[in-house]
Amino acid sequence: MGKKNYCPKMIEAKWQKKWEKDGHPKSRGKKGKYYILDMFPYPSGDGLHVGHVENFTATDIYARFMRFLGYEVIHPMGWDAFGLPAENFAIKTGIHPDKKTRESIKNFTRQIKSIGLSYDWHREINTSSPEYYRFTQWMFLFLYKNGLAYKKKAKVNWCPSCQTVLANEQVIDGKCDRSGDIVIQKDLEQWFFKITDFIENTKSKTGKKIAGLLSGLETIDWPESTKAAQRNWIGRSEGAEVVFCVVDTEEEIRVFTTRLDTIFGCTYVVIAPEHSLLGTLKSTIANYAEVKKYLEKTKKKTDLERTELNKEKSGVLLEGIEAVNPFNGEKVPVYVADYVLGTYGTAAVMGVPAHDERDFEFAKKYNLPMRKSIVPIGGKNKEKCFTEDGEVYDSGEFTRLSSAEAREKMAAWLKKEKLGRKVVNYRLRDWLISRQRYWGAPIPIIYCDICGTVPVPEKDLPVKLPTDVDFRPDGESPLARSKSFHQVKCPACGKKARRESDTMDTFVCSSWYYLRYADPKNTKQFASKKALKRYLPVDFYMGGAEHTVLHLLYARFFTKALATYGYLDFDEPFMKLRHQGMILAEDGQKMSKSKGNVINPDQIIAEFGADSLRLYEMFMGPIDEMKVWNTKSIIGLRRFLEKVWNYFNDYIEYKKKYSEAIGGGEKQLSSLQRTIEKVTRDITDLKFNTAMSQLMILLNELKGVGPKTADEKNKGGEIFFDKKEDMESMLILLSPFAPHIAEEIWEKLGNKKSIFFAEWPKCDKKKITKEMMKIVVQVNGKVRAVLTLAAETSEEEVRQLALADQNTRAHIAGKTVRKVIYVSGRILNIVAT
RNA sequence: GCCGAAGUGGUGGAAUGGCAGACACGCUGGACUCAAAAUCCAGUGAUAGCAAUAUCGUGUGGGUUCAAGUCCCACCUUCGGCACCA
Repeated sequence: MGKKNYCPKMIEAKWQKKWEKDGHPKSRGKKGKYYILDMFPYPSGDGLHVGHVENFTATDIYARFMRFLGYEVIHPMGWDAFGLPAENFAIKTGIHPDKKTRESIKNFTRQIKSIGLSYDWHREINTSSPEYYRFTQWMFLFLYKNGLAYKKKAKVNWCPSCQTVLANEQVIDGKCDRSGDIVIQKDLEQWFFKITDFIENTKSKTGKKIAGLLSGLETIDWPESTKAAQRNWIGRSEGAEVVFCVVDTEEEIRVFTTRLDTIFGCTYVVIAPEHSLLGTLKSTIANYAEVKKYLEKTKKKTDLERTELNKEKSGVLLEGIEAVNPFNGEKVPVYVADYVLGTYGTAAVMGVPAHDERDFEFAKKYNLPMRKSIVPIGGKNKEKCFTEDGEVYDSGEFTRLSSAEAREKMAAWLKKEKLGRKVVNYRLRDWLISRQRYWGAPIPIIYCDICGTVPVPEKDLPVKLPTDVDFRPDGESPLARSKSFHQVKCPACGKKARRESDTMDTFVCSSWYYLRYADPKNTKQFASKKALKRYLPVDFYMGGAEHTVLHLLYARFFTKALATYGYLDFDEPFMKLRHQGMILAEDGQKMSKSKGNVINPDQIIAEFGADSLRLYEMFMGPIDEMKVWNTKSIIGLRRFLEKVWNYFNDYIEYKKKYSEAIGGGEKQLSSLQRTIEKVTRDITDLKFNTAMSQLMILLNELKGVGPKTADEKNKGGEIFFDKKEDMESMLILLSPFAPHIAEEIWEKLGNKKSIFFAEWPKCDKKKITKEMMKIVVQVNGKVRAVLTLAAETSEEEVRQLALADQNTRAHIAGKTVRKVIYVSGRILNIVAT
């Protein structure tokens, strides 16, 4: 017969053109809004990655599905366009980052459109455009005016190769997460955002509760691993601060401990090299020369060297200094040692070698005494160093209390004596956002000799990036070298002043972009209240797991800060979050340009078609699990689409010849209903791989089985449904996965409007026929027979038939039947001994 | 060390405590073809057997249960996050 072969190239081009012209079909939104967001990509010069395709296809299927169900779906796309790669490229080639970025965006857009994704292109944003970064600067001013952005001199992470400071979150194992260079510490004056203000619950200015970064995690549907990583990163730890007075001085050492119950075992105190006491007690320390040498040695170490594990601890005794344990009045020696961090807690700890591994090591090296103050409950302390909770031992009035009780009672005692208190410490530091680089949003601040730090008035925003800049980094922001940019008049007094020349961390831009999509063309506000109320928060967010602490934590901080001042009426931005699993190259390694194992989606589309690529990536496995790419396997999905194509073409041909119904029997109708049920449930649960399987199973059942249709001889025969609507239901189920082929067949079936205006089929349970039931007969849990019986067969009959089965009888022979378990319609287990 | 996730054929992966391996790739055999590709049909966990069938089999060792990939306990391995954080 004269049917045309499936030609994705033509079909896909045709529909993409139509969607481009008319926009994607959208539902009327009877059921309200649903905001589905992808983590917006950095438009790199390398183009789209198969990981992007995985992420975007998954949300596209979900978006199309939700539209079918009648939701107004917000599904935007945009560009996280500031950042180092474009700037480094510019340094190498002289091509301006703006030009390069525009080219990359163009390429990304082309690629995204070539896979048939149904984005709301009218909402497109670009963080490097002045229209966008104007509001990034507004965000900075908002934080600044409310005391949430501040400048301070601090020890900061400096990447010598990127020539800029980095946030703590951008330092991985002591190395820069971009260049991999070892990060060094520098004392610099830099801008910080006060993220630490939002760790615990707070109240908005109108008294509304704002869930903290910690407790807010309980209210959102995120992967447990991501929540755990955020909790880890915040690093909340409950303990106590204890005052150790320094003998013969007015000074005191406050130590932080989570194990106050072990304090009677304290035999010394250690302070960090950064501790202020080393300055104030300089003259009291008898061996200051030696101490000074130690401090200089430590200062030279990078953080990486200093925190290297299993390294022998070192320290110096502060001669002439003694501290008093407030609980027993004992005088203990004081050491300075670099295993105590200057940036955590009070920069001082008490040494309890009997109950802490690190103290144990240190004490062994410097011959310090050990004193036991905790014993295991119901056992003897055999280990040299017992670090678990137990029962307090030899500790005055606290002896015999459990560790937990002792911590409470001891803290109460400290409070009463004014010698300390309960304290909570966090690992999370404020977010350092200054960058000494060009390709970012300028910080809208002006420094005036008379007025000091002056925020740029809102009416003067955006502070535009100058274009006449030499962007080679040299430790100072390239913006400082642009006189037109740098030298300005003070907005307060009009005298000569200078502009802040640093730019903001690109993560600032991406911390609020999801709000901008609600109202992307607004020139007065980052988004109108009305639009925010209508579209936010994001209902479903999807993106890579590499953003668990950086972007996702910062975005939550922004939301909470804005909510505090009444700009938002929700305190968590992303209600439901999922990560797509990483796709490894065929060799099982991470895809990378240097290894030459990167798969280019363009090539796959050219060879197999976009629908095949979409299907393949969804069929690979569970969306959130790591998967290995295998180009060979794509053919299976392409074959499936060819079968779909041929099947519907045969149907169309058949309808031309014969008007009477020939169609499928009850069995096929029943399969269709089950498929509707399964596919609907699987898309809801984001189980796209099994939804695809079910569609394949249905097609396999319709092809190659049953009575032959009139003209098909050499084939196994194909079964069509009597009703056109059943044929169409099948196609609708497939359409979110493979939109191009679905539209094309839909049109061939004689429909004038897009398939995406159709109704999602409903499972008609009445049409699911009770087929013959299959009863598995087991003897002692092992399958011995399978009985096919009418659905209404009674339990008694099933029993009798099972016991009559030959193979069953052979296995019971010589044994006594003790018990028979019957699970209705499923299984019958005979227990015989 | 702490926190989190996961270990199933040759491969990717399916399995509300109830037939382990759905679906797909690959492979083997057959049909079609001068031939090949494509397509179609059949088979495909291991071992034994012509077969019916039997035994073993979901990282390891125990346990609960009529019945465990699934639940409980202990361990091993891999991946991800944190880590001299007191």
